[in-house]
Amino acid sequence: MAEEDVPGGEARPALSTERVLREALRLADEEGLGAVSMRRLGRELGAGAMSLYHYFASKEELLDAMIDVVFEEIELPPEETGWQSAIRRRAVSARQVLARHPWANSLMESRTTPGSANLRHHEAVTACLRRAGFSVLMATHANWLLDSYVYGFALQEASLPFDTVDEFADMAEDVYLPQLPPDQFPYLNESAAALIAAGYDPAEEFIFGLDLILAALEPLRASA
Amino acid sequence: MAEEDVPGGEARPALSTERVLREALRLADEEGLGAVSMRRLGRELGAGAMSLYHYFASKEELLDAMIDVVFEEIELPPEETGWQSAIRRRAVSARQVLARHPWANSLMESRTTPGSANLRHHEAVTACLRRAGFSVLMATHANWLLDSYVYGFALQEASLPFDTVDEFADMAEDVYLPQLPPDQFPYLNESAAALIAAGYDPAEEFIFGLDLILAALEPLRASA
DNA sequence: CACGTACACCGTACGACGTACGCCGTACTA
DNA sequence: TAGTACGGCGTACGTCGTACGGTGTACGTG
Repeated sequence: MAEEDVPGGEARPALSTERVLREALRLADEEGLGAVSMRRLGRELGAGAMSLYHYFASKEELLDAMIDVVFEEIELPPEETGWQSAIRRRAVSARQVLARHPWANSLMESRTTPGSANLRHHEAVTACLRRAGFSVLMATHANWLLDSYVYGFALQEASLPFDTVDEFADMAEDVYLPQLPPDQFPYLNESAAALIAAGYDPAEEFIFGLDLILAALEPLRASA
Repeated sequence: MAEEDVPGGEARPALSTERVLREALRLADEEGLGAVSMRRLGRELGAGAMSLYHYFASKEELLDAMIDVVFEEIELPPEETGWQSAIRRRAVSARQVLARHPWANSLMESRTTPGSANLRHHEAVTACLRRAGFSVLMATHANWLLDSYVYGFALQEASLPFDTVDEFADMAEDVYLPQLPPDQFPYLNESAAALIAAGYDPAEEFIFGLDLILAALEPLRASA
């Protein structure tokens, strides 16, 4: 039943791979991955659940497509700058994107075949490193190291129950500290108290490790 | 209906928190997290699904308990060695454990409240770092960095579709290389070919990044 | 001994889920 | 006008977590 242009009708736009994908992303972002069910997705699009199977052979395939869209949002390393700032930009962008789509973290584990956007990124990063003088092996090491850090950071960040510094300060004082009695966790207690007092902001944490890694990689270039 | 000691009976041992938990871990390890359903778990224990709710208030609670068992398996940093080798041992152990229980990666994201084993680890690592001369802030940085690397590495490792070097060599040549045409992915193609030729083993990858991070942290100790 | 209570366990039912299967209008081609 | 392809959907099956209300056994108390 095609959607005819009935003058008084609701004129729901026709389904399409694009539209299904966009709606799935919106749902995941706003209500979490759990809200993305075929029935719900269909309802949201004014269609039946089974209609979606004309555009994606299975839910798995839909999830793969969603992941690849996320990777497309990540900035490629710019070519005109030095290798460190290029890689830094990409890493910072990746973290931002993964923080915006926390559900993507949990999906990455189960996807075995990398999507095309993922491949493009690996190619661009490898190109950047190789041109900077890293050997094939060293570039591979750097890739693993950088990606591990970015994904791991995003994973930890996603499990934090707060979004802003103020929320963190509140939670830390009211929830975390009481869970850390000084006799049982002297060091954690000390750390928590000191960090709260100093106005610690976990959002700035990412750049520390990233720059440490970049600096440590620098002397490993052949042309350094 | 308690399990009486009927001589000819099947004499199924009584349920217990411990037994339920063990069985859930076995199922997750052997058949993946998807196999862990209350019905299946009950059947596996010779009981009904609802019986499990006497030991865990919900499936969420069971999953939390499973995660904490995984963290218990991780070696604490030994106290008698230098900070680097102590932290290295813990990191290597963590990676091994997470590789043994790949399902744990995907769970960590959604758990907001850390389990007791998790807390014990953070305390021990922080203690090790503080005693080595790191400031509170620096120890926090190091904690984030190290954990990000370990979790991120485990996450990437879990999505690799092979387990041994030989499997990798086979897959790389038959599956990966064909996906990387030289005109589209010149650098990735070069890397893949070179790594295969050199007998690259991804299992050794972990220690490279770990030692790089440890070495880069060394000069940040106050008493260095 | 009888009786009440607590505990461990379970059967059934409800509303979700992914998706196999087959049907039905519409639109276009011959 | 008949045939065919396509987009879309209704129904049904087997799964899931779990709320609710049982039922039997064990044990403390009279």
